[in-house]
Amino acid sequence: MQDIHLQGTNLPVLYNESQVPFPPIDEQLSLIKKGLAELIREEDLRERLTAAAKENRPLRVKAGFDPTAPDLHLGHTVLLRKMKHFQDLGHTVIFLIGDMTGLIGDPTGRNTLRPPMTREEVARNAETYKAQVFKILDPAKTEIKFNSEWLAPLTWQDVVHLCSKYTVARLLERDDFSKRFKDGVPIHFHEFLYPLAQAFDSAMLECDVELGGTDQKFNLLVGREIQKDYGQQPQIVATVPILEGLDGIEKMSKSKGNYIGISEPAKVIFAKIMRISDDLMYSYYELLTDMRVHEIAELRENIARGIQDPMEAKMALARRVVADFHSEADADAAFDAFNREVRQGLEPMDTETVDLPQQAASEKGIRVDKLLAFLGLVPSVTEAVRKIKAGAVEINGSTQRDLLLTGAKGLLVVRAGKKWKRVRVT
RNA sequence: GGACAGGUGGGUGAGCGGUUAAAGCCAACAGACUGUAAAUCUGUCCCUCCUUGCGAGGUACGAAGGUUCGAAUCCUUCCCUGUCCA
Repeated sequence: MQDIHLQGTNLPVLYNESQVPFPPIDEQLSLIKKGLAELIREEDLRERLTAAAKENRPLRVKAGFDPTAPDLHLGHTVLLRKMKHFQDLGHTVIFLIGDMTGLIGDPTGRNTLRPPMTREEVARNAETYKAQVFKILDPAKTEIKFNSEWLAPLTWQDVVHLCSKYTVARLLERDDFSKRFKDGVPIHFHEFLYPLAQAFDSAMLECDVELGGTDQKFNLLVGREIQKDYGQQPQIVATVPILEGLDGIEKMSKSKGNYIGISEPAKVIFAKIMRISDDLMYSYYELLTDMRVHEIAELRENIARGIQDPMEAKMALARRVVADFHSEADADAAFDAFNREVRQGLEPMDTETVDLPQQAASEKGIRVDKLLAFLGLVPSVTEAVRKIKAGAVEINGSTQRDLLLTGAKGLLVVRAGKKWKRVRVT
C-alpha cells in the first residue's frame, strides 16, 4: 500500500518556521465558512486556528471517499472545492479512501454488504481518484490514506472495545436508521459499524477538522465522541450542502443517473448543465463556482426582472464548469456544439462514419430497424421499430417511417432521437 | 424457539386460476411546443422474427419442483425480509 501513498507523512516539513505564516484568523474563517451548510462549532474552529498559527502547524483536515466509485461527479467537487480552500490557507488535507468501510456499503442503499475488493482493485481505483481529484486539489498539500491501514489489523477485542464506546440508542438517532427502523426496512448489524469505523479513522488520524456532505453529519459527529475517548480534542465538523442532481430533486449520484462526471467530454458536460432547470442553476452557481453570494442574488434578481436572459446565464455557467475540468478552448467548442446540435438541431461535427452493417442489408433494401440497432443508436431492434413508428428517425433529413429503405446509395446521415451516425452504402 | 405477514417490471404498487407482457403513479425515451430548461400535450416503455398485423414465437412476477387444458395467482420444499411473543 506504501506505493500508492502520495506524500506520506513527510509533509509537515513543508511548514517549518521559514514558511509564510497562515493568513489572519478572520480571513481564514471567512473563506472556510463560504458555502458551508453547517460548522460545528465556529468558536472551536477559531480556537484551533489560533493555536495552529501559534504552533505554526497546519490543521489536519479529513474527508472520506468511497473506494468503489472512482468516477467523480460534480457532487463530489463541492466537497473537493472546500478541501481546496483549506489547502489554499496552508492546511493539510487528508484524502481518505475508505477501503475498509467500503465493505459496508452505503447504509441507505440496498446492497448492504459489498464483496471485499482486492488490493489491486483498490490501488487501481486510487489511481483513478488521483487523476481526477488533482484537477482541483493541490497534490503537494494532500495526503492520501486508506483506512485499511489501521482497521484491518484490529482484533476482535479492539472491535468490541470500540463498540462499547457508543450505544444503540445513539446510533438510532441517525435519521435514516431511525426511519428504516420505524418503517420495518432491514438494518443490518454491520451497518452500525460504519459510523464507528469512520469515527475511529478520525482518532487514528488525529483530525482537527472533518469535512463531508450534510448527509454525513451524524457520522462526523460520532467522530467527536470517539476522539474524546482517545484523549483527543473533538474534531470540528464542517458540512457542505448536497448538490442536487440534474433532476433537481434527488442528490446527485451515479446510481441515480442524474450526475455530471468530471471526466465526461466537454460537450456532454455542457449539454447536461443546459438541461437543468433555471431554478437549479442558482444553486449550481453557488456550489460549483467562486461567484460571490451577492453576485448570484443579483443575477437572480436581474433574471426575474427580465433584464438578463436565463439561457445566457446558464450557458455562462456551463462554460465555467467545462473550463474547470477541461480548458477554455474546450468550453468554446462545447458552446458551439450546443448551439449547433441542440438549438439548431443540426448534425454534430464529429459524427462517426461507418460501413453499412451486413445484418441490416437484405435483397429488398436496408432494414432500418436493424440498422439502428446494429449501429448502437438504440438498444434493441424492437426499440428501433418503436422509434421509427414514433417518427424519431430521420435519414438524410427526412423522417423515415418505413422499416425498409430501398434504393439507398452513397452516404446516409442517420438520426435516431438525439443520436447520429453516417453510413456508407456501397 | 413459537405465532403471524410478506417477496411482482428501473422505482413504487395493483392483480390472488384464463380476454395479464401484467392496472395506476413516478422515472425514462421519442414527438409537438419553446429561450436552454421547466411546464403542457401526444405516443412509447422485455426480446426476436416476418408477409408490420389490434401478427407469430420466446422469456418474465424470490428459487426449485408439483397440481391443472391453463399459474404471478393453488400445493410442497428451500432462500430472503418484517412484526409480535420468548
